[in-house]
Amino acid sequence: MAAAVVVVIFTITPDGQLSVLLIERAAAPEQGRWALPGGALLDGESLDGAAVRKLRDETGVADVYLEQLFTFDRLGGGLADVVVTYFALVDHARTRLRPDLEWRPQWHAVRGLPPVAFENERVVEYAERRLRNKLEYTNVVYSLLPSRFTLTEMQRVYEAILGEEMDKRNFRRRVVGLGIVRETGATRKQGAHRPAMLYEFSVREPMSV
Amino acid sequence: MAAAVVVVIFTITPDGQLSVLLIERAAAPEQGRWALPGGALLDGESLDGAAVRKLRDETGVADVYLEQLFTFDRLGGGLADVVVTYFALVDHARTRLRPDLEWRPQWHAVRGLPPVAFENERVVEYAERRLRNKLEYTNVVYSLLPSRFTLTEMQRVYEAILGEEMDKRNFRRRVVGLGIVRETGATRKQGAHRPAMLYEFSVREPMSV
DNA sequence: CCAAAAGTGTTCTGACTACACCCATGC
DNA sequence: GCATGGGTGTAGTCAGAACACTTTTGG
Repeated sequence: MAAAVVVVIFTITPDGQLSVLLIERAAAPEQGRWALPGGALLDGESLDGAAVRKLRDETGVADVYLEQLFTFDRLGGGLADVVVTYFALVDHARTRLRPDLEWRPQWHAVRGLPPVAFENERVVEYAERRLRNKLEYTNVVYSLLPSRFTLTEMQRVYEAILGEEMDKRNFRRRVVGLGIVRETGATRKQGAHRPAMLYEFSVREPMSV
Repeated sequence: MAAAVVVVIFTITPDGQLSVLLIERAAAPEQGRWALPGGALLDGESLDGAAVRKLRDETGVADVYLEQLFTFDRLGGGLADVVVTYFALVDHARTRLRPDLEWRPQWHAVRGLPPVAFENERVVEYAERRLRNKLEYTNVVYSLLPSRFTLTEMQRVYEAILGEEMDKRNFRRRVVGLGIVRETGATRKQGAHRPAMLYEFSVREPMSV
């Protein structure tokens, strides 16, 4: 009952929803409920180390945006009395969930979570609030997108997170004009419309804008 | 060696400096060094509870701005392997430090700290950065000022924290015009000049502006 | 030729910056 | 009468919000 680490892993699922990774608990307590991935620290492991390990074990990715969120105590009579939470942002296309039937991982849309164990809804809410704020003054979304993408794809990510539609022209001005992303020169054809310019982030690490 | 709580208590000392409360360690390890107030949780105590207790024990105040800051691990081989840090803002005039000679508390200007134990300089730096950011989009300074104050006093607080001078007229427009503070009607005479209007905060609790 | 998404400019408003002089008071 | 700090207004710039039409393509 010492400290544990819990990770809120966000992605945009192919249906365009902001989603979070939950694990179906295969043992008591709260057997059968969904819960955020987490657990105790291994011997000699740091907090950040444990968060990275959890993230990699569950999704297979490691080089993504990961930040300490908040430290809760006595989270719904859970695993530990002090729970250090993290949040991570991953590009859905790069993830490989464990195919296990026990402790099965699965993406769940943030709007409309199932019942979760250990007051994990509080953690997810807090993480979502933080993510929304970070959108406004950082380039964190780089971690939710592939290295090249269209501006519309990028805008869809913002809209999924903020839960509201944005103006195409204002969006473009903001992210291109202020140097967050830049044109690659390449374009992509997609179905029955005009080809779209592909963009990339000017800097692919956390940055205030 | 479980979790401990540490509190970064900020105030503006009468000399106008942003200062932080440190305790002189009277026992090993790091005997004789300065360190932030902190310690283990009492039995059954919550993290927030421990932070409030520490704050009250050291300064005598309780109803002030207090926020969880960050959770560090292995802070310079200190008391605990997981250290949950908080930061608080107190009005210097209301504080009563313990007069003890052992474990003596004392205010230290943030620019020019003495050597501190357990990498506490990292914690103070982090807290100062957070405080500077919070100034820009919240009303947290209410907790550093008495209930009535002149705009010049308030501006001095901002300047002490940001470490730069500000324009009087722009400052006034911001805090009055946007409704952060309002006139009380009363004035204060102070020495050989024109009496100054006293102001108060429109809302005396944490608020985004 | 039609559907679908890409791309593009202008106007308005509100916030922030920089900047200099007069006023009330106590001594 | 002078030193001290209190109080005030204007002009310029920049970011953000609102808003509608044309272009390219595949079928």
